[in-house]
Amino acid sequence: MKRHTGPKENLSALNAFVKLLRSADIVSNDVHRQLVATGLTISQFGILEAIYHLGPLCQKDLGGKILKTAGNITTVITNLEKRGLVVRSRNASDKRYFTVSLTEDGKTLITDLFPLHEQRIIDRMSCLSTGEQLNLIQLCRKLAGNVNHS
Amino acid sequence: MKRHTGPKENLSALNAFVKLLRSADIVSNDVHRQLVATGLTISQFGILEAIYHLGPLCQKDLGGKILKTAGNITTVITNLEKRGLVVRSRNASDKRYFTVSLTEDGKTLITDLFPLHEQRIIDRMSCLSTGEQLNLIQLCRKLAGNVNHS
DNA sequence: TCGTTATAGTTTAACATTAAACCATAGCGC
DNA sequence: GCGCTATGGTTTAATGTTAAACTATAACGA
Repeated sequence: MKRHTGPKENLSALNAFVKLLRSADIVSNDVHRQLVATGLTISQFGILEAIYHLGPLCQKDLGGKILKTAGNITTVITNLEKRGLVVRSRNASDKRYFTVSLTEDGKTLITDLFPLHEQRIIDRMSCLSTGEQLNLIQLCRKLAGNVNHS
Repeated sequence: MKRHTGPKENLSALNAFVKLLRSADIVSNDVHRQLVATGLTISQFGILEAIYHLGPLCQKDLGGKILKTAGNITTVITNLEKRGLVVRSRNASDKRYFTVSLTEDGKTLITDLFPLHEQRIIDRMSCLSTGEQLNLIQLCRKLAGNVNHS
C-alpha cells in the first residue's frame, strides 16, 4: 500500500478534477440556458422536477435532492410560492415539517416543460455513445461514493 | 444515420447527465469546503489561482477561466480588491481594459493555499485509479467539445 | 471625419447561496 | 413533567450570479 504517488499520478488526478467540474459546468449551462425564457431559475426548476417525479416532499428532502442548504430552500420555495407554482402545508402530526406540493399551475408548467428539457439533455449528451455514457455513469458513481444505488 | 434512438439509449443519456452534474457538485463541495476557513469564496479562489498560474489577466479573460459573466467578475474583483489581494490597472494602449494582478498579500496567500488545495484534490480523486482518471478526462473532453486541447 | 459596429467593463434588479445564529417542535431519559 | 438534545425551518449578513441596459473606448468603412 503506497502512500505517496508520483507527480504523474497526481497530474491525472488534478486534470480529472478540473475537467470534471468544467464539463459539468458547460453541459449544465447549455441545457439550462433556455430556462431563462420560462422565468424559472435552475433551482426552481429542480424543485418542481423533484416534486413532479417523487410527489410532495418536505423542504429538508428537497434540499437533499438539489444539494442546497436549508436556508436556500426556504428562499427558493418562497419564490415559487409567490408565483403560485407550489404550496406549503404544515404536517399535522409533526408541526416542524412543511409538505411542499405542486399547485395546478405548477403541475401544468412542469408537465409542459419536462419533455423539452429531457430532449435537450438527450441531444446534449449525444456526443457520447451509449457505451461512453454508461462508462461515465460508472466513474461518476465511484466519485460520488455511490456504489450500489441505481 | 439514425435520428431517433430508443428509450434505452435515452435513459443512459439522462442518467449520465444527472450523475455528471451531481458528482461534480459533490466533489466540488468536498474540495472547497475548507475554503470557508480562509474567508475566500470559490470564485475568489479561482481568480487568485488563475492569476497565480497565468500571470496578470484582464477581467474578460478571468471570466473565461472561471466561466462567469462579466457583471459577476466585476463584483468578485471588487471584493478581492477591497481585501487588498489584487489590484486593477488601466491598460495604457487600450483604455477599455483593466489588468488584474496579485498584490504581495495576494501572492503570499495563494502561494500558501495552493499546495494544500492541490493535495485535497489528489486525495479526493484517489477513489479512481490513474486509468479511470484518464478515462474520465477523455469523456469530459468529448463532452466539453474540446477535442485537441490538453 | 463621421457614423456604425464591436468590445471591456459597470450598473441594476432580482434571485441564489452560504454559514451561523436562531426559533419551534419533537423525542428521550430521569 | 422537566431538562437535554435533535431536528426542520427561518433569519441575517455578506457575497455570488445572471440578464439586460448602459458607458466608454476602439476599430472600421464610406
